[in-house]
Amino acid sequence: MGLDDRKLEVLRAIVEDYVATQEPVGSKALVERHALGVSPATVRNDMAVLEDEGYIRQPHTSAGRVPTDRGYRLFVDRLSRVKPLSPAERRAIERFLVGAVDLDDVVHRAVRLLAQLTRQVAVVQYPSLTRSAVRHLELVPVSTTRLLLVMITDTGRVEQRVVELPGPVDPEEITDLRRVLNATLAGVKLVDTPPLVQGLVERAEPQAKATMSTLVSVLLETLVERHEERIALAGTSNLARMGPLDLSTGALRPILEALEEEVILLKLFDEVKAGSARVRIGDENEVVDLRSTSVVSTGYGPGATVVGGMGVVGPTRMDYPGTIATVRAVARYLGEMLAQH
Amino acid sequence: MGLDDRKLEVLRAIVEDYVATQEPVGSKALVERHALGVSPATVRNDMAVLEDEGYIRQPHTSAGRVPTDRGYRLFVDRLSRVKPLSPAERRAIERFLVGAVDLDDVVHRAVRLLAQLTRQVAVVQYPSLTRSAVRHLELVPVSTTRLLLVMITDTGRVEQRVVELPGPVDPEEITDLRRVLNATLAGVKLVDTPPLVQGLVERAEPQAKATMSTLVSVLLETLVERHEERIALAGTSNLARMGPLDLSTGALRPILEALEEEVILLKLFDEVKAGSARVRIGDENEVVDLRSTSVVSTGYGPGATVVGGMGVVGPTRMDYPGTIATVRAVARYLGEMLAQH
DNA sequence: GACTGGCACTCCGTAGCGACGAGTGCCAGC
DNA sequence: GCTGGCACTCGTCGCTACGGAGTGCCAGTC
Repeated sequence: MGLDDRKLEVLRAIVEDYVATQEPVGSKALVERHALGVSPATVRNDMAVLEDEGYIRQPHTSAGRVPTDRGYRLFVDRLSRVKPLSPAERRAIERFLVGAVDLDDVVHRAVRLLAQLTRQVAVVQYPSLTRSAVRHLELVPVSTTRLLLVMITDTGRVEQRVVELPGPVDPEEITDLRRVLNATLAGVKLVDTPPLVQGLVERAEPQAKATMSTLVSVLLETLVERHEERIALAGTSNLARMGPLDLSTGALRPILEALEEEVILLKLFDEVKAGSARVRIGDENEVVDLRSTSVVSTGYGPGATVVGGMGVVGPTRMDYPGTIATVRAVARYLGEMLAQH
Repeated sequence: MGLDDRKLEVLRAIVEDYVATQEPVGSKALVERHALGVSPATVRNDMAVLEDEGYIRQPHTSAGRVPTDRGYRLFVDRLSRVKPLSPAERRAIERFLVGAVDLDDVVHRAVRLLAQLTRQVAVVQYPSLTRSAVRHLELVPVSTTRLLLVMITDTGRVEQRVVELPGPVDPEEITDLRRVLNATLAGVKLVDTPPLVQGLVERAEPQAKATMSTLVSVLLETLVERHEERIALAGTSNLARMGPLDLSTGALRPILEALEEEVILLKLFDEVKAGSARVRIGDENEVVDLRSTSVVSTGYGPGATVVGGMGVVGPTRMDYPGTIATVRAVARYLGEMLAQH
């Protein structure tokens, strides 16, 4: 593993040039564009070593070199520093997120912004409800045996669900139920509701027990568990930019398919942290269909808490420092928006 | 315009073969696959006429013929009868839509189903609110000067919006406002609300006038006007199926871009009717970026009323009879689902 | 008059070939 | 340890040849 400084410098130059030009880079072009202070021959020797170690490869004998997934990994871990955002980008972020009218709007603006700035496919998970608290529960009769259960959270999210009741209930009962539910749950974080909710059923009036039980199970199953499933997506048209190379082989289809599966997308955000971006390069991806891409993801939320994930999906040949910076910046602004809300 | 029956039959054969094989179809192959009862030479003469009339064209001299937009149009209008759905498709539709838990779920299932059955890009507009009625309005205080306004409609849709009030209001005032709003608007169709709502401000207590006025304007602007904007999309990966032909030219990008613009998608559903499908072939599309595609759209709703549009976007070379049948069938089932709801 | 068989023609797609150039690996020399 | 030089590889491009599919047209037949 004897990679001295110059060899690392060569690797960095290769990655940067390849990302910029999308073409295999040769030793001569390298010394011309980067002040390496050595001759092409020397660079060739270094490249041979880098290739032995698996950081770069030749698409064909006697073509230039291209970074491997491993090479990108080394580049990301050790050779790149975070690229500060341009003032224009900063302004774009501020302008885009200001003026959002509700949660949906905020999330949509954020994905579009991210897609536009990175010129890649952007994915934003809706804020998870587990960390938010119940602000209000509303029961609206739809028919004698059906109720609309509406939950409003302190993050501004509204969830609703029609509940089929075991038997008819009259308006006073509903008023009662509403009062009890709100008294017990208002202000409580969703993660903390399950134990409280059990008690509700036990303490309910005998004749209301069945109804309450139904309500409670719906509350748990649907509202609390289904919450993290929503995803916003933007910039799929940027996939067409991935390069006619991969495009003609029909490699696009599986990627588009994966992007349509919310379940798959949610996997991208397993264990994301706020503040730092995680980079999954090519084969490192757990999602098989995305093995030909790289995913840069991070968590966002008010302060340091994470209420959701966001990120971008793009070619392994991407501008990692720039993308990482943008993803983190948008996540930070989004977090701030939520904190204000 | 002397197109006798056989020439029409030839056109139909060309369309069907081209749709099936995606390759220009020649006179010889045509007589082999279709019992036209004449020789290739005769078919060639017919094809020459069809080409003169602009229904088919040759990609290159001495290649087979390909239908033009005009040819597809004639085919759709006069040469195809509705293809009955296969029992498998019927079953798929029933199975998919049953078991939906709420409006979001219904719409999502419908769009995915449509994409799957037609193997194309499916688009479903959320039910418009103009024809539905207010079931309940709820006001939830978020802070002293902020209210969450929630509207529940009889189609099961819930719309919410945070309202910034001109000044602080206390809980009793809110209760009052809620009562007045519901007394006036519950059961009223959204299209009929504007006149009623004006009266609300005038009749409000002097000190509540400003608050009521704010609420009312938000109600009108946001809830009533923004309602038709939502769109569900599925099957974009099917675009990759459009054929490497158009794909390599980079024609995919504008299409993907158009599909990301909700405003554009909504244009597809201008003036759709329930029951009959509308077909826009190639250049007939108003949306310029979709001029290389065909759009089959229809309206849906409970009974014969239209509360939203749905359709598919695919290559001009598509199975029109099958697609039309599927779009109509899914629309009908979706309408039924809404009627039950 | 309508259809058919035959024929020459066009032109796409593919394969083979050679020149060119980019890039490499290696080696001798500094 | 670096460099210049050199032979070699191999992909790309342009050219040519050619087979095949398909056409348009014409003369002949029913």
